[in-house]
Amino acid sequence: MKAPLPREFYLDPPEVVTRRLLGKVLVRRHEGRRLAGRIVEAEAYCGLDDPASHSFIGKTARNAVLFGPPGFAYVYFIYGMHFCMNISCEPEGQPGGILLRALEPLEGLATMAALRGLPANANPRLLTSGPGRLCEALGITRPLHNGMDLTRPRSELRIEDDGFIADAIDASPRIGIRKAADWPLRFALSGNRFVSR
DNA sequence: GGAGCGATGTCCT
DNA sequence: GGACATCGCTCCG
Repeated sequence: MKAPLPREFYLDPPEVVTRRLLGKVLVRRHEGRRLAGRIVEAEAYCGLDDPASHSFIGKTARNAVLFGPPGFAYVYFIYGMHFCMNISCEPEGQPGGILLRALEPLEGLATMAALRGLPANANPRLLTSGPGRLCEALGITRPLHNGMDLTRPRSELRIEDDGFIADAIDASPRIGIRKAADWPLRFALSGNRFVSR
């Protein structure tokens, strides 16, 4: 079993860590099975400097994880039915975060399809292309995973480096927000067909 | 393949 | 009360 990425990986500002995360592999141990997907799309949220960030308003019960140390999962519930997963970055007290928006599924596709309520042979694009979809496909929920340390050895949720080298990266405005809607903080692997939309 | 829209819980701007 | 870092379904072309 590969070691998870270390805490230092997440210590830098959100734009930096978001680019650095593209191509890395999100791994979830779910009922003895390994589910894995390559991060192909993510967005940076720049804390107190960013009106679109959940942490812009200051520390609350919901966003407390973002104010903690880097390398922890911030999972929240949105629109009454979906979970979204972020990773805290920057030193403790600076509430930067990265929203994971799409994965390229690598391992455990049949289990992901089942968790998504789809047939085992479903189009893999429907499994993990979108922030709500990827959480459902990997069984990531707020009660189970909010506040989980992604750097702990054998953590059931972690990020690994499999040696993949990101080629070109595209930057574009973030999806689904109203404030700071034109800031180019959405990053994706160029040409990857699992990028959302 | 795109625009429009309803579903639904949690948290406060 | 209202907003919300979404998704999947219609209806139309």
